[in-house]
Formats: sequence, structure tokens, C-alpha cells
Amino acid sequence: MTLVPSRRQPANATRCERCTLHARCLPLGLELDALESFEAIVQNPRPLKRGEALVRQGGTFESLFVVRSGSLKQSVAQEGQRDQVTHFYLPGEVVGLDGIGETICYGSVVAMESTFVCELPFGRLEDLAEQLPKLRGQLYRCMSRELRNDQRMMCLLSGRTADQRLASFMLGLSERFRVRGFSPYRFHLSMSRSDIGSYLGLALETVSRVLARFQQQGMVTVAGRELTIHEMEALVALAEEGVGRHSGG
Amino acid sequence: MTLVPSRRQPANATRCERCTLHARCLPLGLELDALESFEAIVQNPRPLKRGEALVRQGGTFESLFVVRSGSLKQSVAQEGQRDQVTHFYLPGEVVGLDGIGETICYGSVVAMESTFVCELPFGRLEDLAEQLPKLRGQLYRCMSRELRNDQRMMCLLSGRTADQRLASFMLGLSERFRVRGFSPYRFHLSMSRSDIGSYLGLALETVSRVLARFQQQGMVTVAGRELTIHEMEALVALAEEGVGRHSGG
DNA sequence: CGTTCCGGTTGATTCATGTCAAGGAAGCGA
DNA sequence: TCGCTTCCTTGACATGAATCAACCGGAACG
Repeated sequence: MTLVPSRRQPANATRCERCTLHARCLPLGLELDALESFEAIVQNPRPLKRGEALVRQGGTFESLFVVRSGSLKQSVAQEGQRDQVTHFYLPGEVVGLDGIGETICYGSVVAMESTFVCELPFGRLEDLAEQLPKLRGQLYRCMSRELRNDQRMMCLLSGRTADQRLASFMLGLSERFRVRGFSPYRFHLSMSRSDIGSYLGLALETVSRVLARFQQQGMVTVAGRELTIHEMEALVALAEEGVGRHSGG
Repeated sequence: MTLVPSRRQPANATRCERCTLHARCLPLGLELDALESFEAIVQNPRPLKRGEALVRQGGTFESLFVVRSGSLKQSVAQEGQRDQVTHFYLPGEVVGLDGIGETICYGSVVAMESTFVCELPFGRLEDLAEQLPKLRGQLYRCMSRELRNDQRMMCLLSGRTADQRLASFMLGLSERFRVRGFSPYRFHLSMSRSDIGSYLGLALETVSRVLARFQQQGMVTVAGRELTIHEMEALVALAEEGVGRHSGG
């Protein structure tokens, strides 16, 4: 790599310690000097405009990214089939874990709003992980957490009704906002109804209808993309409801 | 195999080199002495009877396992909801990656037939990985491969018809058998229709019906759990067919 | 300031697939 | 061999969600 990213100005360099996401980010738990080594490989936050691609399907895999602010979606384009959204990424989440060990990227990742990401060139990250057991552990943990998330998603997709999917989806977002210090009751959906539908395996019309019904029932208020949850309990009950589909027997 | 897990006799110890799965297993690519260190942490193959649990949901996570022969299924029991099958494991595949970094196991893993597994205590594996970059790489690769598989699965579950799901499922198995040196055209399904249905998000009756129809159409022959694929092309065409569900627009 | 486009809502209709039910075949222990 | 059980198949029917279609409101744009 002969590129000249301004490594001359340490003053400008990424300081993870000062980042508000520090407590939820990859370098969590690193000692001070380890953290400095880590910061050294982080490319300065890169801005993305709404709709701009961070990763293109089929492009070469080179880096992991951590969302610093904003949000992104990963989607996979299949043979003459509409794109399918596979993940939404919020601040502090790691993009690209599914590309490790591959040369090309499995899906595209696109910003859903103005977004900043920190880039971690994977080769350098790997080298560093060799020396830092804690970083290695963090990487494993991130990946296995994502494996568990995907499994939950598979359960959601294969066994639950539209209502349950939407309820789980909103609860999942709510929780992710909560642990990031935002309100779990009121937040902005940066994705379109169509994205939600694609992600949850529903037609966008169904998403719209179910949200409307939830609102009618007083569980939530949906004003465009502003979501307010009034009855968290009701949503939880719905999401955990024993009887989804093919529950017979 | 009347083996008495005699750990005193190195003569009896696990020898990955001699294992027929060597080319597809975790220690792939390790040099001779590295391989020996690896073998030292492998517990002798453990036998499981059909229906026996290797891992219990909620049990403590301690080890990864590699299937040596036979097959297993992972399933997740949710709140008053029927179990959901999340994975099938064939020889050479690694069980337990989703438990890394957790203390308890997310799902249960049960043998679908007489099965042998090699146990890899994770703590020791991690220590070893610290010294062996190649092993580390293999671990990353396994995990990210599984992430990609799960994503494919999510796409399958959220966007495809019953026919497409079954076609993909059979093709997937076929490929997995092929790379293991078995016939991709004719193999045994060690899982029940109900397991397949659970895995694919379909009612077991639907599985049965679709298989019957595929047979009627001459694409496959299904005799109980013996599957013969006659028209691989047709299955591929079906699986890749552009128009699944909510493809409108 | 109209036009166009995009995202969202809502209604009518269709269809794939779930559910319920009955019965058959195969494996297994007594 | 008999009964029991588990797995599978097949049919009839019900229904949740997709599809098709029309319309609305706001944003972008000439």
C-alpha cells in the first residue's frame, strides 16, 4: 500500500479513548499502549452520504469498518432477483466480518443517512491481533455474537408471523438504541418500509399495514420514520408469543 | 470401534494426518510440529448414539467439536414454542462456533445417527492459536464462512418459495457430500421431514408434498430418506429462479 | 409553479402454504 | 408375531400474506 494517508499528523489521529462509542467498540478492554497501537491502524473517519456505498458486492475485501455515526444497510443482490437486505448497522457495530478469509465481498453496504465509519485494514488488524490477546478475543466475540444474531434472525424468519417479526424488529432496534444511550422508546427509523420488508421477509405493504394496526391498537405511534413505543410489554408479549407458524402438533 | 479412550497411549492418540477428513478439517495447512501440538489437545473421538445430545441448550460452553462421522442437528428451543432447527452438521464441520465468548450454549446439538466427534477444549485451542497463525486464520475463516452461510440461509428463508427452499436445501447437501468425496447425486437424508421443515421454515407436510411433486416431475427420486437427484440442472434453475416472493415492482 | 418521482398508505383479490385429519409404512421392543 | 410408536403421505380446508392497483404527500427539479 503506497497510499499516503496523513500519518504525519498524530494530532489529527483517531483517539478511541475520546470516542463516545469507546465502551461498545472493538478495542474495548485494551490497555493504554495496546490502544495506541490500535489507534495507529485506524484510518480517520470517512464520511459517507446517504445512498453512498461503503462496500460493493464483488469488490475486494480489505478492511473491516466500525460505524462511528449514522447507519448502513448490507444487501445482497441475487441472480435476477430483487436485492435482499441482510443487516442494518448502527454506531459501534462492525461491518465486514463475513468477508474475513475471502477475497471478495459477499454483499454491498450502503449508508442510509450521513454516516461516518472508521476503517480497519484487515491485514494490519490481524497482525496487531497476533500481539494482543484481548483484541483477538474481541474479534472472536464479535463474530460469534453475529453468528448468534443471525441464528435468531433465522428463527424469526422461519417461524413467526408478520406481527411477530415487526414486534421483534422494533424491540431489537429499541434495545440497540438503549445500550447506546439513546431512548429505547422513541427513535428514528433510518430505513425505508421496503428495506424493513426485505430484511424481515415481508412485502412492504405488509410492513405498512402491520405498523398501522399496531398504532391503531395503541402500542406504538409511527409518524413517517419516527417511531414511539407506548407499550413495550405488549410488543414483548407479541414477540415471544408461543404460537407462530407451524406450531401445530 | 470398541475404543477405550486411553489417553495414556500416544499410539492411540488422535492422528489428524491419518484422518480422511484431514483435507477439510480445522487443522488444515498446519505444519508437522504444529499439527502435533494440535493433536495433543484433541480429545479422542467420542461416540454418540442417535438422539443423544452433544450440547445442551443453556449448558456451559467449553469446547468446539468437529464431526468425524455421522451427523448432528442444532436446535433452539424458544419460549413455549416448538424447537427450531438451525443447523445440520456433516463430517468435517465445526460445532459450537456461536458459543465463543459466551459462557452458555445458545442451542442444543443432537446426533441424528451414530456419530463420532473430536472435542477441542476451547481454552486450549485459543492458547494454541496464539502460537499458530495458521490455526488462527482457520478459525477466522470457519467463523466467517458460517456467517456467510447464515446469510444465505436468511435470504432463502425470507425471499423464496417452498419449492426453491427445498431445491436449495438438496443442492446444498449435494455439494457438501460432493466435496467430501461422496456422490452428489445420491445420498441419505439423516434428518426427518419435520427437521427439514423446521430448518427451512415450512410445515412438514409441505416438505413431503414438494418432494413428492419433484419426484413426480422426474427431478429426483425420494425413497424414504434415500435421495437420488436426476436433474441437477432443473434443481439449480429452480433455486436460482429470479422470481421468488415479494419480487414485485 | 407545475411536473415528476419516491416513499408510503390502503383496498380488493389471489394464492401459497399452514392447519386439521386420517391412514399407511416402517422400525422396535416384548 | 403383535402391538406400539414414530415418521411419512395425502386430502380438504382455512388463512395470512403477497400481489395488483390506485392514490396521497412531500421533495427534487426544471
